[in-house]
Amino acid sequence: MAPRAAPKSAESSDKVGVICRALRRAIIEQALEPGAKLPEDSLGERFGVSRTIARHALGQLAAEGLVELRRNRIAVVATPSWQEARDAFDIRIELERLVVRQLAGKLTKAQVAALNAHVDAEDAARGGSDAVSIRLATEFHILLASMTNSPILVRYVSEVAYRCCLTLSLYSRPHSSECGVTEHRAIIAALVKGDEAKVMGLMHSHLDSVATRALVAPAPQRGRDLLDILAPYAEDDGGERVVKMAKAVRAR
Amino acid sequence: MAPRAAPKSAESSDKVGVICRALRRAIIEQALEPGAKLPEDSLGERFGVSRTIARHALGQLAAEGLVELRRNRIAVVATPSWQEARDAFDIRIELERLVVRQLAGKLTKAQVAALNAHVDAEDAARGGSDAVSIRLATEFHILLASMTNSPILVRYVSEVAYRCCLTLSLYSRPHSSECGVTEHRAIIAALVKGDEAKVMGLMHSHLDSVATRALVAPAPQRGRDLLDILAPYAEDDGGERVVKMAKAVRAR
DNA sequence: CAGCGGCAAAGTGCATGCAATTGAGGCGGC
DNA sequence: GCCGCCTCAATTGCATGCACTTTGCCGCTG
Repeated sequence: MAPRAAPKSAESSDKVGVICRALRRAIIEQALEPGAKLPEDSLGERFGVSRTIARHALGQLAAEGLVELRRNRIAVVATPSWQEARDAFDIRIELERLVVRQLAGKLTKAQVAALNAHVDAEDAARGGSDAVSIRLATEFHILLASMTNSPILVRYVSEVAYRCCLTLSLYSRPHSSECGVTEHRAIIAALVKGDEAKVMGLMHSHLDSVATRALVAPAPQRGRDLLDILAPYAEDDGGERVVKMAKAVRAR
Repeated sequence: MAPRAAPKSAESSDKVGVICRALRRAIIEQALEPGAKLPEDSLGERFGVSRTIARHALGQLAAEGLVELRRNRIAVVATPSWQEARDAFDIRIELERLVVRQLAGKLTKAQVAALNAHVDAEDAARGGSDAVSIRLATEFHILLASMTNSPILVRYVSEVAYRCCLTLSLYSRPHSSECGVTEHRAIIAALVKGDEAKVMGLMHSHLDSVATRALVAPAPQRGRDLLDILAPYAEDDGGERVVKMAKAVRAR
């Protein structure tokens, strides 16, 4: 919450950083659905800056994979394919296993308290909107990562967690509720106990269950983006062959 | 080489992309040492574009961790701390284990051929400059990652591999030569054989050996940046205590 | 009535200009 | 002689302007 001294890398220039954070949050809370348009000047107007800055922010977000930038076209909130969603979760699992491995048995009392407080907040938000509880669940993982004191790891876990958040809004059922608060508590307990293998397994199954519960199936129709639906049909020249076969049949 | 249709995410606008790629390459080949200044207008002039574009490119590179951006100051090539270097390698190990796990036994003949060709190129470059062989070794890993067809994984592996490259130039001995070409060949062989566990272990030990061979020690003096040398002494108040002890001794 | 060509609005790509901040060198005071 | 201050060149922060591209609409034609 405190105005962290120096984020050190990009988006430090604040004007850009503010927009990035706002957009990120809007995206993961699904205020901006995948495919939503993000014209530079509307953004600039909304945030009281020029297009230059809005553009820069979009660039950063695109680098994180939350936004898609196509030349001469309006930027849109990314619409990851189902496969990309699954890939993101796979990467996330490995990364977060690394996090808990580094953290097992090394948490200070203050850190444990912070984690518990966060999970309490998650519990409290149970009744509220789905978007908020998803965000809180995601932030739990980021909080965990930030305790490793490894800026790189924090960055990657954050990014991939945001991406997963984004995909959840695309492919998950209306709500999967109960986003594993009890599992979060179990992870904290295992971390305190310091059992590396146990906590790695816990994290693995936690994320894996979220992934499989959420990414229900190749999602035949849920991708609201035409491009997405068409993707499998654009396979190199496989389409060609089918077309030819169809023609042959017709000619017969 | 071909003007790839659509890199799909950021840096697609080409002018920006060209600068990014050039800078990246210059950095990993150590033409630009860590700490080297990157003023926007020199860059713009050099590449025949305006500051706006150069600035945007620097933003992207900063997001990748290759460049450090400080408000109102000239951008510089990043100077990762020793700890960050180690963290990067740890992440890289996990990510690349994932790569080979996904690839084991699934490579097409063409892919195997491409890999072999690349390793041959590495072999051929043995006599040449260190920078080139380091770059080739890095590109082998990126080539491998690109075969997973997971854009996210490719991006992360690339980024972290570049970062590792960067740290090698900071902390490794003059040259560790023999960057494990034989190990690369062994990995290919194991991939073809399809032995997941074997190839994961191989990749792990390969990267780990590179890391430990390169990151020789907390590198007492090699960090040419004053800030870096001073970093360990800025530890909270630990420094204070030492100073007090020193004073006490002197006072005696 | 379907298809096609062109026109205008919207939006991005990029350069340039001006204000603000920083770092360095010179100058005066101690 | 050394230290602090002040001024100025260098450099970034940001907004605006112009050119080009895309898109959606409208009327024309067959």
